[in-house]
Amino acid sequence: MRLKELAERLGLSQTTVSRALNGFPEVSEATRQRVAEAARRFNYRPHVSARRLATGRAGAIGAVLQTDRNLLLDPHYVEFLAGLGERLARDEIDIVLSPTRAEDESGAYRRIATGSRVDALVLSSPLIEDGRVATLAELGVPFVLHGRTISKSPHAWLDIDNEGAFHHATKHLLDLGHTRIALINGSSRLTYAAHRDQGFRKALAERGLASQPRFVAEGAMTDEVGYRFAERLLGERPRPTAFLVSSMMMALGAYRAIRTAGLEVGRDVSVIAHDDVFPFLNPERLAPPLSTTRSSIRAAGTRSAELALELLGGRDPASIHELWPVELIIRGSTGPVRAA
Amino acid sequence: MRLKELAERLGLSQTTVSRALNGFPEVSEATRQRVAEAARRFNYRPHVSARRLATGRAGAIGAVLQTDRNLLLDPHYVEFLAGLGERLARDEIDIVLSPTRAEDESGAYRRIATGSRVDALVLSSPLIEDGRVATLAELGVPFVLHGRTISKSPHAWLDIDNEGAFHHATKHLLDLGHTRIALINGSSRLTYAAHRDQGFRKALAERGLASQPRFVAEGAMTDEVGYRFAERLLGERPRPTAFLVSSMMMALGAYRAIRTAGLEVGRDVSVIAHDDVFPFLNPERLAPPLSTTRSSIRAAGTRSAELALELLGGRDPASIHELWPVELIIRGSTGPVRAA
DNA sequence: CGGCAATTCCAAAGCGCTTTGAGTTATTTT
DNA sequence: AAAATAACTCAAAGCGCTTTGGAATTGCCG
Repeated sequence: MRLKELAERLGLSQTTVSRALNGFPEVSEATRQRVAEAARRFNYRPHVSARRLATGRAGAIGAVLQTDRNLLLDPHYVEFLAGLGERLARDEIDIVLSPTRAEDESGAYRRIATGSRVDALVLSSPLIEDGRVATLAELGVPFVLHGRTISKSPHAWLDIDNEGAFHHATKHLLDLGHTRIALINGSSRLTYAAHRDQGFRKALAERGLASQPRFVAEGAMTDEVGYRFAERLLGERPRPTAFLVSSMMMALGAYRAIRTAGLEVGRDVSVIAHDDVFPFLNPERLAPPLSTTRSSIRAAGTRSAELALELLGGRDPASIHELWPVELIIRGSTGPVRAA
Repeated sequence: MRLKELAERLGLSQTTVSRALNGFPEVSEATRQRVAEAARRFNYRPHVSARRLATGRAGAIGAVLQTDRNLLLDPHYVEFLAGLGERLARDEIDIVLSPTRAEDESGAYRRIATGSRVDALVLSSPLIEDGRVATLAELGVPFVLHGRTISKSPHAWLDIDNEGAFHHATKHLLDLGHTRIALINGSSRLTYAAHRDQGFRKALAERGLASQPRFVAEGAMTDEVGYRFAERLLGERPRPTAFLVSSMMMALGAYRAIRTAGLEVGRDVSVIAHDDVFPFLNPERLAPPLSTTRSSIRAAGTRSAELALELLGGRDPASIHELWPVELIIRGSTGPVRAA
């Protein structure tokens, strides 16, 4: 069923039908109803390519998937995509995914950008200085960055206050009397990890404490790595009395390592982790319930989609800077320090 | 730079330029060279929507991402997508990703299928009886199923011989004298897990052994779950002397659990796991090196892309049934049974 | 050198939609 | 009642490409 045929059946012109369907004011409410009803009955759906050609919009937003980075990081990215997709689906906008090897990354961006395959891009997990931003700015492709990076090019970004979150969490641990706090972090090349590190150090510095290099570990945000780091850290003497952990996955590993070491979470070792709010991983349900800094990464995806749409609506990228506060939720995994 | 302008600069008609670029035989080699060179110089890229409208092809293949299933399964899926993308990129075909909640799944397929947003779909991880196949067959959308399912509708599929793989692996363990073999599997609702289970049971039955329910565990294919299952299984008395594991992730957990129990992998407990060949997870590098049944899931993605393209070329879906053999690679994690 | 096939190129007709610019009819205003 | 305004509707022109059906040119043979 095509627009033309639909119009014929209704005894209307294509113009009118198109306008009725797209909510233009020139069409009477009665006509609009009739058209909508007929469209439904004949199961009419506009041909996307035709629409895209006519409007000059691709009706799609691009996302690049690095296939040779450590894919175990993925749950975070996939959750972000889920949020993105939820919002975009409402406007019938597709996500075009481009799996790419890192070495060909800028080529991939170039390929996507030209040929107007997508109207905008969404980038995630930026490095501290991320070349992608300059590349895209230069190509003139609208994009939203989820996270922050150092770049001369003005651009739209959305980030959570990672520094504030870990600053706050560290302060809380200090208030409980902990002084030997270990940080289990993501790779420090990534901005969010660097920010968390900064928040952590800042809080320590405010109490006149220096962070000890041997109490800081960084790596892939997986259960296994969390286990290994925690195991190693618990082997230090004196050992840390609290862990600040960058992801729930790592925290699961840390919990296990603590138990394996014959210690009790929340009593012998306090733990605070960052919770990206995975639907299948509830900090409340751990034993003991895990204290977290919380911010839904899915919500960030949704908002990124919205911002991308605003960008397409003409909003100035330089006006889009959102920094989301992160809440600290204290549960059973944190407690006052005890004499070792 | 548009085709028209390019043609003008070259002093040729649009037709000729288009044909030269698309490799039609009617154009002389000299002209083709000239055109190609000019296209490169002016950085010409055809407008995809225009091409899609003209050819009637969407130039995209759809993939549905279930956002509320256990996303920790994702590394497998992402790796598959990577393979898919690698192949499709060569033909400038996009992957359109539709994140969807399970409850709305058939709606999602319907949405994608109509409006010709994609030319074909690729499905993964089918259930034993998967309704998606019937839905898509009914909608008339070409698709390739990665895995197998029970369905009356003839359809294209590509699968690895999971049953054969685990049959073979089990036989190998039996040959080494193991009789108490435990299976750590994925969810039995999924076909591949069911097939592995069948291969396992069949091999046992051939030696007159029955599989013991308490020696079979199934769940999400993560490190953590692998650890928990192995831990539990090692607590049984008499305990199993060998593990057959459905994924490398789970095997990592199992290794840890075995060590934690004070046992040695390959001597006290043999382990064979299925290896999907992740670039960042090499069974050779484990200690001891892990015996595996191996089949690259990325290669399966690549081949699925190829089959999807053939489908678009007019190949009969019913003629596409590929069952890939799986090799068993013996390394240090398997050894003869020892007196407990 | 005429005739035929092969080679090379072209103008123009879509593909299915949106959108412009104008026309038609109904409703107010003076 | 004429004029002005509002409310609808329409035909047609793109959007940028592919592809059809010829036309023009070249090469080869008798």
